[in-house]
Amino acid sequence: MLLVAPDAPPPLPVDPLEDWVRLPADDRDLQARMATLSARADVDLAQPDLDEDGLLRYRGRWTALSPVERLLASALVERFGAVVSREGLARRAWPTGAPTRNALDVHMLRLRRRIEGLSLEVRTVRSRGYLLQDAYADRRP
Amino acid sequence: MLLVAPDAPPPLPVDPLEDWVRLPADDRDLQARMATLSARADVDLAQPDLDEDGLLRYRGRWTALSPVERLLASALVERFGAVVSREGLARRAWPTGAPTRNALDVHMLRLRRRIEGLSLEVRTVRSRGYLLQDAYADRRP
DNA sequence: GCGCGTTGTTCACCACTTGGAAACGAGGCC
DNA sequence: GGCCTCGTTTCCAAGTGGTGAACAACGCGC
Repeated sequence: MLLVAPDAPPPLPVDPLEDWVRLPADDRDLQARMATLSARADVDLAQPDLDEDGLLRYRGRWTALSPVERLLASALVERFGAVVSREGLARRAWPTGAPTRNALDVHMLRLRRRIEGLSLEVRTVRSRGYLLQDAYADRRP
Repeated sequence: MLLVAPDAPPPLPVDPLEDWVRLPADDRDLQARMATLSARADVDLAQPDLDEDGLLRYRGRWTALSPVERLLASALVERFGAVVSREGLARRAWPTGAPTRNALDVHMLRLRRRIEGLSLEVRTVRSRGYLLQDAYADRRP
């Protein structure tokens, strides 16, 4: 955030995480621009984190996961925002062989329910796999 | 670009392609902010991207495509903004021979519906083929 | 032993994909 | 105008894949 002197030429910041105001500036305006930058940074930088205790943390909130859910979540977090195949998930959760095709579906359902409160969501990409993303990622303008 | 009345509260546009100034505004400042948005738009005016998982991504949003739609979209994305003939599309989607003349039309309709939310559109060029472009491409100056 | 969370299984149901058919409309050509 | 082609749109049917509820078994802490 740059504060530009009254008679200085305006800057041209291409980076969406930079902005400027000309002095003297209304304090509400400065606060609004700061809040905008902060909101952009949050959306861009937020990365879920799965700590060593099996806690899934995202944007200040957290949930405890069951062992199988933790394995599934670890694969999804590693490729946050990208598709992870059903086989990849199954191998991660059951390295020695998955019990049933449907077991994965059921655990994905349970994982979904558990991460609802973190504003995270698991999206299905039919016949390709699943994808973890911010719950509001594609409701942005 | 919003022009905010002297006593109105400032907006909070998260979209990096939006901005605002408070009136009365220095004309140089307004021009500078317009130029910044324009520069961002140029950088951001990237091609749509069809990733390896069959997801069509454009300007931060994405949609999953069905297998046939993915093949059609791949041909259109390769020549983004240019016409692709019906035969070209048909050969891409059904290398061994198209099922019916109408099949292509029906799939193009479905592809259109699906990419609506990405601000992409398929335009018809009668008796020549189809063309993929930004939905607002010809509303811009 | 008891209660609770976790795990796996089954099954009914729903949603998506695809191709086929047909109605409809717009335009060009005679 | 009449006719034809091209394109749009809706409907249907079959096959496939994903969802979600219900249930039973297991293990662990108290």
